[in-house]
Amino acid sequence: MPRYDPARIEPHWQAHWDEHETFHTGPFEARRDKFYVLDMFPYPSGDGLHVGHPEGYTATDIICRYRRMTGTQVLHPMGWDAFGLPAEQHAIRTGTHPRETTYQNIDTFRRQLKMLGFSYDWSREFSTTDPDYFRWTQWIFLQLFDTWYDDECRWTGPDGLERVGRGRPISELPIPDAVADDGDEAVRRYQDRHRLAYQHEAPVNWCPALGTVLANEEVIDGKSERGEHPVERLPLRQWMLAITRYADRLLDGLDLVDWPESIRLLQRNWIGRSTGAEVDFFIGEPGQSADELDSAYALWQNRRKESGLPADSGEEVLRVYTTRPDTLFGATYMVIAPEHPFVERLTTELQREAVTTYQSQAAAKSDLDRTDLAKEKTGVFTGSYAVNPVNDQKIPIWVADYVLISYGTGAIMAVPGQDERDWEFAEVFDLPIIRTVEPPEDFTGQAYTGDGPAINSGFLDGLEIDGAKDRIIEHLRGTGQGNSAVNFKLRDWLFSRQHFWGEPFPVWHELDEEGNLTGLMRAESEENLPAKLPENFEFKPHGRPDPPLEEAPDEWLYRTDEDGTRLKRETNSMPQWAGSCWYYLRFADPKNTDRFIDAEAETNWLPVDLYIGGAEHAVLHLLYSRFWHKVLFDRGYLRTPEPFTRLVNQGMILGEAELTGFQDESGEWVSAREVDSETFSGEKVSLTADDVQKQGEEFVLTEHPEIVIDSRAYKMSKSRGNVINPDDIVAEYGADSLRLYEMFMGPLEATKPWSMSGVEGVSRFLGRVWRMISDDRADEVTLNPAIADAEPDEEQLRMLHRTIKAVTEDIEKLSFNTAISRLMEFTNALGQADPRPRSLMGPFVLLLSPFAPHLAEELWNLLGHDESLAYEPWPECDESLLVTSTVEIPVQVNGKLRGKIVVATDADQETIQEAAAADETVARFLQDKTVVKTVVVPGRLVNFVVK
RNA sequence: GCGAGAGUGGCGGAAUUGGCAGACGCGCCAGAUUUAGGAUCUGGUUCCCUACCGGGAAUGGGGGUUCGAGUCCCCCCUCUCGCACCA
Repeated sequence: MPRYDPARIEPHWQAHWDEHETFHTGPFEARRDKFYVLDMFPYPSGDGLHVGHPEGYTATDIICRYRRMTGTQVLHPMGWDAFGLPAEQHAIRTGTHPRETTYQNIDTFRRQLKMLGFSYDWSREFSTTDPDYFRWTQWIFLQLFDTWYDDECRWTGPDGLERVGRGRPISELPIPDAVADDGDEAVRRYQDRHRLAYQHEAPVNWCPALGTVLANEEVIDGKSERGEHPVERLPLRQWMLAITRYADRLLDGLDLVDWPESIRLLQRNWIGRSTGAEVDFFIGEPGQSADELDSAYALWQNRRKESGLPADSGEEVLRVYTTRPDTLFGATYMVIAPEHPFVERLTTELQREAVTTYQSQAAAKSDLDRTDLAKEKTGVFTGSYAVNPVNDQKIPIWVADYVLISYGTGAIMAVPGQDERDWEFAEVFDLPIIRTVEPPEDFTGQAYTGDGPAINSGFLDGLEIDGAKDRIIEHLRGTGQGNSAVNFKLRDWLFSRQHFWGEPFPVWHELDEEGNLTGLMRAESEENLPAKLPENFEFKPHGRPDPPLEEAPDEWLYRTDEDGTRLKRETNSMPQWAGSCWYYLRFADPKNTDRFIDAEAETNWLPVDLYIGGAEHAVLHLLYSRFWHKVLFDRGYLRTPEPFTRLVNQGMILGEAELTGFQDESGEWVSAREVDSETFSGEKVSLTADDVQKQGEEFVLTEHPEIVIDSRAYKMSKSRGNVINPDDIVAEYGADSLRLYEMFMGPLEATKPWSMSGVEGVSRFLGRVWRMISDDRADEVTLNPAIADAEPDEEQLRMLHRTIKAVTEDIEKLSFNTAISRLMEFTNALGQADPRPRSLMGPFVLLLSPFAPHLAEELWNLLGHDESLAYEPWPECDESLLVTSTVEIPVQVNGKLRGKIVVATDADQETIQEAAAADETVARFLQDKTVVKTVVVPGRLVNFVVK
């Protein structure tokens, strides 16, 4: 009677685990191994869980449950990354405070996760929006604010590695005499410029119609993604974090971690380290004539020989960065970005109108438009010239938006002969092109970027690229006109948002008599943390790009300090990244009121041993976390140099595969080969497997085999209507089936389509497991009568131990799909055995338990155990039981399978060869042939090579 | 354009890392049981030829190395994901 009934079993065991605090992390024991398994911090959206969440979460849960059974102490926490824009926008629409929405959503998420039976230590749960948590987020910000990066500091960290470069307290920043002479305020401003957290005017995407500032990806073609309203770019005072100072450290750290090579490569490319040279091109005074420029240039060169290359390039030169200093003789013009500070001074009266127009056009474009490669190069001549320092040639300076202000120095030397972009530009504006690297004879392209000897390059002629680079840098350094340099694609991190629902900055701005910001700041003192958001404040869009908190009540916004200085709070808020940058630390010590994490807790639990989540965080989140971690490491608060030892990205789950046919306006079928499914304007017809058949590589209509149809799985999306809701799956099949299915679909890291009949498949398997052990025809839940204290036979025992071995190895490899198939094989082999030896059932249930914990607990109980199986020892494989006395091996003739023989496992080569030759079919193929060679691999195969 | 990953039955996917291609599941076919089943159990199921015994072909395509290649090497095609004027 009692059939497999997850709706009864699952809530029962979830309640049991809760009541018995089964998965609370016990006190740390130094003698035991530890394992910290972490899921990427979820944002509790109003939509609740989607099927992508349980994929990673089930994987980590399996590992945790398995590890506990092997005697490891496991830390497996869960919490909420709950600041963010959706709750704020919801609040603006409905008037509900974001806090309320957020905590409601968290309740939904928690309920859903508990429903799936994950073995989190819920006693460690927190949300980034909890004042107890963001207090420490703010505290860490203050550490960033208090830190400068000393490039030259050589030191040995607590990990025993020697490094160059360290974040140090700002009080230790050496102050140049010239600054010190200017007084306290100058010193403070000097320090502020060197802090890892500093302020900077940066353009934001301001959308007046929506009354909000948009992220870059929310702006398309200069219009808002939502509503297509115009977006303006305007500069706003912003907080920046100097992550670029840590670029080399972030790069080096990648060698210390066990991450997928693809992710490390992604981070390396993102950081984008390049080496080359900085070169100064003399530009003289504004409005100088050509002759004046020449004579001033000679004087300048003499001065530079004396002084060497200054750190600050000054007003009379245009400094460029290049990775190809060897091509300097081919620099026939220069280009500066439209935002370059020298545009104004370089533009001659004749060119002024054209340049200004060009600048404003460029300003209106979004970054995305500007980087559209398809378009032709644009630009304007400034009217001014610079002098090429190696050949004294005067070359024109242009303004063009293909040069980015944010990279290098915002100015380039253009070498069309060796650079495709410069070549393109030179062609459009008819600028001279000089090749400085000899292309191969058969080279037919335009710019030549490959290897070759230098030509047209004076003293560099004949040198290969690397040699020429060394030689020219030596020359530039000697003449004080340049030096080797390193550059990064990585930019400093724009760390402020003009939003309400985020962590407030614990910073005050000093005001002058008139109430204006002086630019000087005071950090909130640690004991005053957390700096909370204002209460009783209805934030509404106020129609200006500055933050909504500008309208906060005065008692929140202003304060007078002890020395009588009027202070105004920082009104920007931190971005969502902030909270997720360090949550993995807090989980090790979530209730600590004295420190963000206790040193001992860190030593005990960190680093995270296994971190699983989506690849969408491959770059930003992981880079930001690593950055914060390294700053805290430098400041002596952490002893681990990297936060996440092993990283795994789960693949995306797509919707169920769809078969689509296309019909034009007149209802005629159109072959999929002739249409673009995105833009197709006719009728898209959903088909079923019965309508189609496979023809070569494609699916075609059975009725019209000339019509190819489209067959593929799409990303789940509301608009496509192919979203699978985990709640529905649990309601129909149970949590164990959902967990098992998501693991059975395929490799964890692969993208894979959902299949409802696949869910039924694993659900049927769990039904078979249920019936293998329980009696589904009895009225009560009782053991299956076939279960007996019988001795298992040799084969059954071997089956069990083979399963133990395979499942164990597969879990270690995170190869859950194959582990499950092994469990299925066991069930297929023993599900009908009668008698069913009880001694085999227990270990099997334990093997199943990490995957389908509810069912396993229930069956374990049924097998007569009172305690949860969560801490039962993991079954061990007895290798001696795997050995068989005979083995079947294939026999090939010329590499083709011709027969199979059964021989003793320890049979020698000769015996095997004889047996193989004696096989009837094999003998037939050997007849009338000469055996040229015989390959015998004992236990594996025999191959006769004949002629 | 650059970078990374992947192409195996009708479908999802397995294959000691060079050794029986297609484990396991879905789907499909047949049978058993059942009042019935979209429940359960048993068997079959890569394709082609063959009544059977058998045989041939096959891991996106082409070439190569090897006794032996899904696996290694070279060329090409397709798909997915990143990056995208970074000088």
